Amino acid sequence: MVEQSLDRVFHALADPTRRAILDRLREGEATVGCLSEPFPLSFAAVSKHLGVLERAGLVTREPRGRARMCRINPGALNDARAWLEIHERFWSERLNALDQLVGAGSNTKDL
Amino acid sequence: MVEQSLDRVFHALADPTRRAILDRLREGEATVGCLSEPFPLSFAAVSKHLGVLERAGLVTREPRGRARMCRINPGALNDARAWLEIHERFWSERLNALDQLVGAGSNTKDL
DNA sequence: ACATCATTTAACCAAACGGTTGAGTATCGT
DNA sequence: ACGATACTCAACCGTTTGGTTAAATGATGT
Repeated sequence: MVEQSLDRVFHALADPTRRAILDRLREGEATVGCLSEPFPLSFAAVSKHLGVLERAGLVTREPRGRARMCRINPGALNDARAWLEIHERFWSERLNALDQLVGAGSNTKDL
Repeated sequence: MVEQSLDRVFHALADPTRRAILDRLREGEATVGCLSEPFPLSFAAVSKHLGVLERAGLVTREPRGRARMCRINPGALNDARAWLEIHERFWSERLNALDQLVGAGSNTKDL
């Protein structure tokens, strides 16, 4: 079900720490410890956040020696972006149509 | 701060009922009662969901007689879509670059 | 004025969230 | 073999979430 996936992805994105982790991860893979460094949080807290991101499919963790390497899972945002795009496209079309109507009548009073 | 706004928007989108409400609302404005009809939820529950959507700026409610008309607030998804797009663009560029490398060397062994 | 309809608010509940600390589990260096 | 390193897991805690019911508000129709 794509619905549940959207739940998890949007929920994962709804936290500033997790978005910051993703931002950080765009610069390249990193260990959990490395990721937790910039945050005033316990190690375990960041590990939990990574769990949320992993369950949402946004991040993968792979054992590398005694550390665990985290990297972004590209394409995981597809469904979420598709959902947003449907809604935004809908509205840009609506606003376009409105623009044309307004343009035809040259009625630009207020708003 | 756009960060808090993203928190609220993504959190609002992380619930299937609220996404369904937004889907419904794309077909045109509707009263709270009308919106709550298709859901196996109490009236008050839907009212709360609308509160969440309103606080996220996704929906506006306007008194209309003794009812309250709800409509989508177009453009409220802008920030969220922008955030997603930055991340997706990043990856599509990466994958493109990889494609070119692979194409140039015709090295399609594994991965 | 009164009852009704549309909705919100209040009080409550169980479950989930985001955080902590502390113990447990591998792995690495010596 | 041993201690340090890099985590995860378990237990706990206060807050928020998503839901319920019941009472409160506020405009409508008669």
